Amino acid sequence: MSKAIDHHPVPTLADVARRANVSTATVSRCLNAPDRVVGTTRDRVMQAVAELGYAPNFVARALAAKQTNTVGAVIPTMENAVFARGIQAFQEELVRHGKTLLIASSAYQADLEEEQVRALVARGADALLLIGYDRSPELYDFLSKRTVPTLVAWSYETDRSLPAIGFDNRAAMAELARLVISRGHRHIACISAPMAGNDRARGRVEGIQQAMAEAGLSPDELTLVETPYGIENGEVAFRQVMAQAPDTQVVMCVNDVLALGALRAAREIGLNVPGDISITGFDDIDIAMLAEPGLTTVHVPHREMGRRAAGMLIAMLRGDDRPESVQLPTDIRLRRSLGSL
Amino acid sequence: MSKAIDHHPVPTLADVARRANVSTATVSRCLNAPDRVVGTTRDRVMQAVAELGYAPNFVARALAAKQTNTVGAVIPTMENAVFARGIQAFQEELVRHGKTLLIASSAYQADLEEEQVRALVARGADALLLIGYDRSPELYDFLSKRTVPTLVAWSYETDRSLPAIGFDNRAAMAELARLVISRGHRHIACISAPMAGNDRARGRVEGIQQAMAEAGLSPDELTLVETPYGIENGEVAFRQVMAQAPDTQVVMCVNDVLALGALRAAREIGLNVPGDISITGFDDIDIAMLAEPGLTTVHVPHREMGRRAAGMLIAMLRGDDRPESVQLPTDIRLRRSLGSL
DNA sequence: TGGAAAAATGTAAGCGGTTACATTTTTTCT
DNA sequence: AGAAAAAATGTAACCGCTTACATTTTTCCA
Repeated sequence: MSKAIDHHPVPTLADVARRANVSTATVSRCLNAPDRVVGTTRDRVMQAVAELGYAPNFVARALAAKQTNTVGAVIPTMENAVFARGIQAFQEELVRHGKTLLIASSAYQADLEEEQVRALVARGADALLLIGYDRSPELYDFLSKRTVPTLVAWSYETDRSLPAIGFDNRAAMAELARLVISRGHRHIACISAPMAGNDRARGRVEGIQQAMAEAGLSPDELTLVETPYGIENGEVAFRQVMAQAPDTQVVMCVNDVLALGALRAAREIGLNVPGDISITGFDDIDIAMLAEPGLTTVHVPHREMGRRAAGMLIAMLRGDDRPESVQLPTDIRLRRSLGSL
Repeated sequence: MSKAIDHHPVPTLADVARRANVSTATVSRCLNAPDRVVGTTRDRVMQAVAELGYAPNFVARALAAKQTNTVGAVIPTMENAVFARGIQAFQEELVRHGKTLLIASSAYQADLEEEQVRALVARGADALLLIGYDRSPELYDFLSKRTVPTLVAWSYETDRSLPAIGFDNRAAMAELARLVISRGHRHIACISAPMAGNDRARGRVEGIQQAMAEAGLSPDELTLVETPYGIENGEVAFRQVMAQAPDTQVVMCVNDVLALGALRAAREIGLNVPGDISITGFDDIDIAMLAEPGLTTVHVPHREMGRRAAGMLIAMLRGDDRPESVQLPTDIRLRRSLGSL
């Protein structure tokens, strides 16, 4: 490993060409379009490649070909199992198609997200996966100027200009709220993630309000507490809800993590779920089923979404300019945390 | 957006230079070493940059500078909250230092991991974060030939050539096993992830055996079932354990997810935890505390590990060739799932 | 004030590939 | 067998930036 003896200059295309006695163009062809080279030559080149242990320099290739075979994704956080799962599936599918995934996380901050998007584009991401629709017009402008194919996931709304794969957050939550109401609950509270810049959270809250309106309840009566993502935050928010509206009968949370926090807080306070109060979530992460009591929630096919998102993006990369948006079905998982009155 | 009118060629360094009436070298300096350029010139250049909306092409920069400011990480899977958390913290810290993180996952497959490592290196990763020590000598050779600074995380063993940040899986599990034994348990079973190529799982199992030996129990008496990662797999494994050794008093799982599966299976079978049987985990993921009963487990500071791993890697990038490995402390979280006999 | 040293800027050669176009070799067909 | 078409290969420009080195400008001081 001494520097002086270190004769391990990483072999380049030119080295291979020299060794195989062909031009660099031919080597390049062997690697990228083997059928454009006659068998005997190809064998010679491939042998040289093997002997030298040559591996193409990705960066140089990207610069020359103006194509990186890289897809970028900006997600709020990896710590949310929901994104972790979806992205995992997304990545697996991309790899199957020879694409590499670049992941960045925005920590739920709009400005950071914008920065990350620009960074990914600068790094040559051929396409982008973004979560939800909410972002500045400038960013959308930037994306269309650079003509980077972009897909939105985890949201689905008609009349949006960007193609998307996701579900109707509003409708899904409205359905759950209808079930809640049908079970006799009238005093409803909601623990939401911050809604600014988060159309998913907003949609879910609106879904509750919509169901309330349908049932003749005034949406204004909804006790609403916003809090950042996190179990602990869910706990705090639950206490806040109970302080604010002690007669609350059900707390609907916009995601399972907040709901789990609420569940924990309820237990600590000494409230029985679902005897004294009901709690619901959204996402159906693994633990929703394991919690005690089991958490009633909205099941979302995260893995499928990730997998299909990859397929759509690859289609877009192949020139399918504006693919059909895909709406995935969600369904309610009724478990013990939601009782009847 | 029509192709014909599309006069949005992405501006390049040369465009900026032309507009600011300087050479490309000066523009480059303005961007990378502003103090090497006099104020008036710099202002002119920066204005041109702003007017053109110029953003450096990362790929070209990387090729020319032979440096990508990118760190690669290969993790078994994002779906494991443990890695998701650690990597999230890792990334946050890298971003603070202007580095970008490239994540790939290997799905716990050695060959895929090797492939991903090579891919990351080809993409110009300046440094690498790898999980655990187990991998082929060829891969280690490759890494040292390419002189890519590499850090191992989630494991810590003395006498290893690669620097690491992690904890002593064996010792941590041995400590838990001692506690288990001290509470009267003698018929011990273990549900492990596949140990081949996974020094963490292996170390944990060995830890149990070590504690058994210390207590005068024969390590051979340990009922051992190996299964891939996943809650469902944990369930199946638990049933298998009970079929194989019906008098089992405690099932020690090498991670919380398997333990959660075991917990679920126990409930389904109608076994009371900890009345009829005890269960322990490892990692202390969020849900460990939320499960019913709370899961006794080994707490690991995943976020801190991620954050500090970033710091170490950055130090290595700055030339600190072989930094001191860091051993992080773990501690036992005793919860209801572990009873006494 | 003139000349050396220091600072600012410019020139141009890469970085390691891809690919349009030119050239050479092989195949095909009359 | 010989010309035209097709296939294989080579030549060299280019991708957008960095940087060693050269040149010009400014600063400093006797």
